[in-house]
Amino acid sequence: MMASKTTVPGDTGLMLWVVLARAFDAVERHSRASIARFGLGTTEFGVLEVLYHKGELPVCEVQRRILVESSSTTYVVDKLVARGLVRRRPGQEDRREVLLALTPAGRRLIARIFPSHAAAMRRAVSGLSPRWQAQALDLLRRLGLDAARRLHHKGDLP
Amino acid sequence: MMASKTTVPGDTGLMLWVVLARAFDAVERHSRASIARFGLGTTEFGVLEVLYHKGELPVCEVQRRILVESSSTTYVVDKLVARGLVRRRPGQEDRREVLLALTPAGRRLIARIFPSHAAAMRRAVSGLSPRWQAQALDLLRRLGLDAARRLHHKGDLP
DNA sequence: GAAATATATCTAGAATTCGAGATACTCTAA
DNA sequence: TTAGAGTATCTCGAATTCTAGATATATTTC
Repeated sequence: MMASKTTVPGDTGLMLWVVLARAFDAVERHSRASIARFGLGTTEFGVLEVLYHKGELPVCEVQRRILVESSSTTYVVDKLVARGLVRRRPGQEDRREVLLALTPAGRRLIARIFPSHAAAMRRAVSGLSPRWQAQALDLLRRLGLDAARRLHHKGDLP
Repeated sequence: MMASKTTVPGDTGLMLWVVLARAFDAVERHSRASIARFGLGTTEFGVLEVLYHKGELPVCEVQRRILVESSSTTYVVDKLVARGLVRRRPGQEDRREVLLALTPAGRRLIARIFPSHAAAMRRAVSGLSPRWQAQALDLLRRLGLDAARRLHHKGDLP
């Protein structure tokens, strides 16, 4: 027998996918745990964070950044609005849009918790020295951009 | 003003986390799309794949590899058993365990679809040359292992 | 060797996410 | 300008995943 099934040892591409998934999972657990301290879910935190750093944005813009489907975004925003952390406002130029922004309470909350969460995430990735972090950043950026590009072109599946 | 909030440009650690999440998301969409062609979900595929490559395993071992909680594993295995792709068998040495294995139908299915899925995943990460893939593999392995280690020690949260 | 602790699996119910489709609005081009 | 295509948001229902806790078995400790 020459090679096992269709995976040979040294199948770098396939191993990269597996290791990427594992690394993401491990780091994401840090994120979850850090955010859970404040009684928020990761997507709720994501919405607050993007509005905090970018200001008022249409729902679709927030959605792109938190990486979930549109119906899930509606669900999360509903909860944040119910808790008085975010407000909705009809779009002015494009009337299909709904603009989201933090309320004062939402701003106070995220301003209070973001620094601690950011610190937790810096620690979560501190297994690599800053030098290697920069290298990983570059590689992952290229990998992600190319994979995203391929998704649209999708002349890929046989 | 010196720096914006608590994120400064060049905050490599935090950016690494964001870029890791984006890269994972993009590549995972390829995985999902590839697997969906065969009418399977990603965790269902994960169970079939690990049993295909490792042979009979206790549920807890499968769980560790597919990165979901135990109750979700039960749920997915239930579905695969109902479809006649996997069978359960009480553990011999440790009677708490339940051993999982592919049925002949399950083996035929995964043997048929795995090669095509593997090829799709190799393409999904082909934005990096093999040389850079190997570099990314190494960095992500170190990153993931260290992050997982920190999760247990968890003297980390302030 | 019995109590305490740890592990493996499962149940039940809640929370989250997704997919399909509806509605409203915008843009393009004949 | 008007039909058609495209985009933004939301609704509804189903699928998936999680948390908490129950049960059974194994291991450790005294």
